[in-house]
Amino acid sequence: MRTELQRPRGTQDILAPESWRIERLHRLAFDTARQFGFEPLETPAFEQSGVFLKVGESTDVVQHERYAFTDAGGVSLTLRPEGTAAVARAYVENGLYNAPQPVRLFYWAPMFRRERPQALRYRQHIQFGAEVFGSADPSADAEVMLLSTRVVSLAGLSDPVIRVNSLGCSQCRPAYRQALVAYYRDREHAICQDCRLRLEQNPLRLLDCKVDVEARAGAPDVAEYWCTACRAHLERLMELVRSADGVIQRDSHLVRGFDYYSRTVFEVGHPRLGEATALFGGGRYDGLVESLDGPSTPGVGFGMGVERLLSALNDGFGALSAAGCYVAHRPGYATEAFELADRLRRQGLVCYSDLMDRSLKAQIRDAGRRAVGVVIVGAETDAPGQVVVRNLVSGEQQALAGDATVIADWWHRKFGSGSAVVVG
RNA sequence: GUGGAUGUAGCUCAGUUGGUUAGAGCACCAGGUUGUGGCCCUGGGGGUCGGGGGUUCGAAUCCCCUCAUUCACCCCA
Repeated sequence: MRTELQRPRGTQDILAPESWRIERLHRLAFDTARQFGFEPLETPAFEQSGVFLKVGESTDVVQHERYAFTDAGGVSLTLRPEGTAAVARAYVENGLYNAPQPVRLFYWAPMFRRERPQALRYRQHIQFGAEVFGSADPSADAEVMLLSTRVVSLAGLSDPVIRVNSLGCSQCRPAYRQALVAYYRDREHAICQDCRLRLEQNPLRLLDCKVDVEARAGAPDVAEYWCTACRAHLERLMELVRSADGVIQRDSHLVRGFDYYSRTVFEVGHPRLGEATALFGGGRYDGLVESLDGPSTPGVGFGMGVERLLSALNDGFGALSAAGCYVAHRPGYATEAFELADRLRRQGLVCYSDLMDRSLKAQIRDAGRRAVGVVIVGAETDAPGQVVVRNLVSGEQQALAGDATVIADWWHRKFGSGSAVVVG
């Protein structure tokens, strides 16, 4: 039905079975994060605007894509466009710098960005992300990478390839930045309009351009400017990832759209999503906590697009087995059926019963769509107190005592233990 | 913010150079047949043809505007 009150642009209503797939992935993400020793953190869906503005001076996500509003008290608030800044704020506010370091946190939360929607880009999307605070060691980088790729591979995607780069630190990045700007200045007339803008606003992103690949090919490589510490950091984290059978490659053109990254940046894509669409991305942000008025604290983390991961997975992921049971009844036995259905649920079955006072025929037709078997309550030629159980797949049926334990037992023999079992 | 495509039933879509009460398949509901679903048969509900304006005796169809959706760029998950 057409309605004026459509959902806002770029948002989605997620129905089953997709909603079940999300739930399945949610469980997988929590279990995996737990295994790595990460703790779940929930932060508000909106923050004071300053939380994001302070750490995103030239990032599009906070400059041009914010959902911001002023509440009745005159406070400027922003719907969370990304996870890391909010988690860092919570780290500071809750004094987690006094907790045993490092602090490992993860989240699963909706993000809001006012951008033009397109394939796998929404104005509201879910991100699963994790952050490690307090460790500047490359093993922290390697651990979050491993956590992220583990979730991906456990979900059924084989061999995620991590592309990684180092943007250098406050010691070595300025020199590189200068060299890059100088290089592009000489070619300013030959580069695209977007690149001229990048040159002024965020030179590192020149490397990201897909149009001026020729100019990019001759551009200086940040690797030539790394200080020894930055070089060692990248080499060590790659070594560690590989020691755990991770697949990781340096990509000298990889840069990311957030200002706060230092040293490590990484991204993982997937063929099913197209080249330009990342499954997840992340990096190190050693100055972030400090810029949010916390003590100087290193950190590293990633954010993963749940919808994107799901779309890369095959349909089998999160598929529900259809071992449901339908308790139908003859006229006059509605109460008995309603009661039996609930007794069967307590025996572990997924159980439906008629809620529309329908004919037996209609009930069984409905059962054929929802369930694999039907229990018919109400004696006809059968002995009083008995029910008929019918296997809707094979067509066989028999009379049983109308006892929930007996019926559940028959059911489990016929259809296995699974009723609400999630496959995949 | 820039560019392209598309809007007819819950879904997927027909609708011939403008011409009577706008159709199909699937889905939904009821009935028939089946002890008791599926297959088959019959019937039913459901549409401001995205919206507004214009041309015309007459517009789903032609023109203009608008809204929405979608794809790409930018950027990102």
